[in-house]
Amino acid sequence: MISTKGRYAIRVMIDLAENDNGSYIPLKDIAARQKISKKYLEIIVKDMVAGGLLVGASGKGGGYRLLRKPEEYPVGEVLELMEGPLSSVACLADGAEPCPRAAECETLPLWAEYDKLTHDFFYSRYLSDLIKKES
Amino acid sequence: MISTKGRYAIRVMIDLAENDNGSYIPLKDIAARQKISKKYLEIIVKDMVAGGLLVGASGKGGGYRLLRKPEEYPVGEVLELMEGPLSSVACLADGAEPCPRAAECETLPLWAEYDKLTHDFFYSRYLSDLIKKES
DNA sequence: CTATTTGCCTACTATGTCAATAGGTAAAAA
DNA sequence: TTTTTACCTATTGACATAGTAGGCAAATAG
Repeated sequence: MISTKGRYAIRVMIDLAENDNGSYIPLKDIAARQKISKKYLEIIVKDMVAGGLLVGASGKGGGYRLLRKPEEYPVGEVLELMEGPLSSVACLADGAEPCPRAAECETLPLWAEYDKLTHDFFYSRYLSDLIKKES
Repeated sequence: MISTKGRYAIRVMIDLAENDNGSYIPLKDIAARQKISKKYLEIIVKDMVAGGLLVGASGKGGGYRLLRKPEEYPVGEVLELMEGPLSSVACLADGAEPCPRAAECETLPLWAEYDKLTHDFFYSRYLSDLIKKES
């Protein structure tokens, strides 16, 4: 299940995209609009900055800003950064140690196929697909 | 991520299907073949009996047995029983209280679409698809 | 009738994740 | 130099995961 980290991260990015005015947007404003604890959001955006999704600026007039255009953010990238690998089972995760039962495992193909489905789904949806068009 | 409960449950069912001899199969044998702690499997098969996947019989000659033919067990049913709802987000789970943000939630359609994909995938695969054909 | 085999039951534990909260430091602009 | 903002470490309570431990109940073989 997708936790609040992944879900809030996406909401932050949507908020940044929809309220883009060319400069930095303070976290206080995002927290107020999204009705999410600012303290908790701090943890989340920190990871997003470290992961190359956002850039932050301190001081007056500071805040956060997107680094790319919304069409250039696959949803899957955001989810993997916040939630870890999208794998359905641990043995198929990225840096997992190879399972000794892999050769005779009768369920592995099932998980592998599902993981491909998941990956293709979330990497074919972009932040731009989630933004409400202004009227 | 699918936990050991769901994965072990499927392995138990595959084991029962592949070693079916018309009578009950003791958990001890399954645990030995699958190399899983028998004590832990007890917890898992208990839920499977309660959920109508298996039937158990006590005493000498007892053990567990499938209730249906392998073609009649969708993998999704096993997973939902052991892991809870397959939903990607809590607000789309079966008995969830309706989210007040649902109307304006910009990500809800994404999760809903993914959940449908997941459901369709796991309810179109059956236990019979996972069984190694005897040579 | 008794011993053995098996399922079934309650309880406990260690480890980790989730969803935050709390309090402080550093940087940058007015 | 005051205000605004990001950024840092630490802590917490609740819950889930992956088991372990020990004993009771039922059913069959002898």
